[in-house]
Amino acid sequence: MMVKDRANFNYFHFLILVHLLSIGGRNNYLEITSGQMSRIINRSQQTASKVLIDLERENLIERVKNNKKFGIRLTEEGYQTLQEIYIMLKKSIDNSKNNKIFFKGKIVTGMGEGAYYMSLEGYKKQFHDKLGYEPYPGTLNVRLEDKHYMISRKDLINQPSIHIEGFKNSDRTFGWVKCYAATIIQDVNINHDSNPVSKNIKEMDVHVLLLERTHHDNSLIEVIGPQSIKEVSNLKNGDTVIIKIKN
Amino acid sequence: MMVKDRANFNYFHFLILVHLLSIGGRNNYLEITSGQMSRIINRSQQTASKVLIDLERENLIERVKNNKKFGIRLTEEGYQTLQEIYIMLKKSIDNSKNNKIFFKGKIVTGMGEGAYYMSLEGYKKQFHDKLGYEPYPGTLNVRLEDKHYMISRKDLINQPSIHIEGFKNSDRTFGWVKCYAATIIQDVNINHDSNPVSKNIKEMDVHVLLLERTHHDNSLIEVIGPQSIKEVSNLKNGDTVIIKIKN
DNA sequence: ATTACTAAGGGACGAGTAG
DNA sequence: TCTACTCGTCCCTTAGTAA
Repeated sequence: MMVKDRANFNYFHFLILVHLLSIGGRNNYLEITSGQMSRIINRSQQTASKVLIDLERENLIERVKNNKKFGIRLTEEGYQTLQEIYIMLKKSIDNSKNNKIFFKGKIVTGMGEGAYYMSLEGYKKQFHDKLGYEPYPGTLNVRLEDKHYMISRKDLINQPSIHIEGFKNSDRTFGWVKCYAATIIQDVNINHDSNPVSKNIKEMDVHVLLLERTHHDNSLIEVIGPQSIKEVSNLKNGDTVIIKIKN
Repeated sequence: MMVKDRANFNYFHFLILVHLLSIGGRNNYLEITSGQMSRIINRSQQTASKVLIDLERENLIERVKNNKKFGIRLTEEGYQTLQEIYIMLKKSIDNSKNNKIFFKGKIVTGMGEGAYYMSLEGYKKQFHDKLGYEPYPGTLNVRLEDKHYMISRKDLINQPSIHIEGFKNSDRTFGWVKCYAATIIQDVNINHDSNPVSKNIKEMDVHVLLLERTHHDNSLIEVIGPQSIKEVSNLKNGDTVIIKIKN
């Protein structure tokens, strides 16, 4: 986001400009006093007067004195200023709607349990039907290190998911599994101010699992895919990866 | 326009909130430092730190400390705050597009010239063809009193208009006339903070004229209509009227 | 009525710095 | 490094008031 450094432009200046616009101050000189303006911004008449003087100096409004009162209207520059802010806000809000939850963590060795679970018929058929593929036998385990990723991971359970039913066989009960479509990619970037950025490395489509039996360990994420993620993406233990939930 | 009085919410708070949103701070905790924030608002790290503390206190952002750094994201309230401002701005801007130029003035006696000009064949036919009616012979003259209406009246020439050509007969030359579709209505309102408001009085569709020969007198507006405006609207000399240009 | 100047007080901003 | 405290300075807000 680029913000022009406007000398003498604070929240009151902004509010007064918006107010003038909303009551028709783009095409007409409005008869509105500093006293009325002061009520809009909840400050004294003197402060409102000062704001109006500032806005006039910055060429954001024009004023025409008539007797003791002023007629006031926005200048083209004043209108453009509001439009810029509007566009900036609109972009941010629109952008936020496409914005997905992501996690950063290191690949660690699993307990080998993953392979066992993936191979159980009770899960295998459901995975095949609901994910569209039979998972490679074995989960990729990613350990989160920053506390805020663990909080986000705890929030996962509230996100829309593909639900795999639990089942029992003669020996024991197997819990439900929630699957979240996601992409995984190696983290090779220096953080420039914000989002994860990738460099020539291919994202791989995967699913993040939330297992009934382990969903309280918020620092671990288990990931499955149609093929071995480590092999396809050439990843090894200790590598840092970024997992983006697709929603 | 209604503006919630937010204690501790100034332009910097607004800018930082927008920035967080634009880089994905709605769904994820972002690793962003007070130093980076200070560059966004062009203030010191200390001031940015203060702004973040304020935003957290006001429950507009959440922060999770991890070692020395924070992960930061917007709260639902923070997001709603930006959305409110966005909607307010959008309404103002949309509104301004429907906003028409208007004039307030008093009805005065014309020189009787109007009737003469209206009756000239060279104009009459063009009025009929371009306005769709033959004007009542005689113009209504409205005298502007506030200086800012005179400035707006001077701007009229830049607005889109219906152009009536001048002509000459054996005696002399008659100049062009620009016509602007407008409505006229008696001004009976106490100014409540803004726009002209009407009370049970019917607007009448008319045209404002700008005559080549008199367009330098910015305090006088000449109005024509299919019937006598004074009679139809029951107006007399000295009454204050509002003339809204329709564009 | 207005607008806006002056003076005074308080709050905001930033340098220095601790943790 | 990071955040955020203290404190000095300066700016902003407002009461009083002139025009």
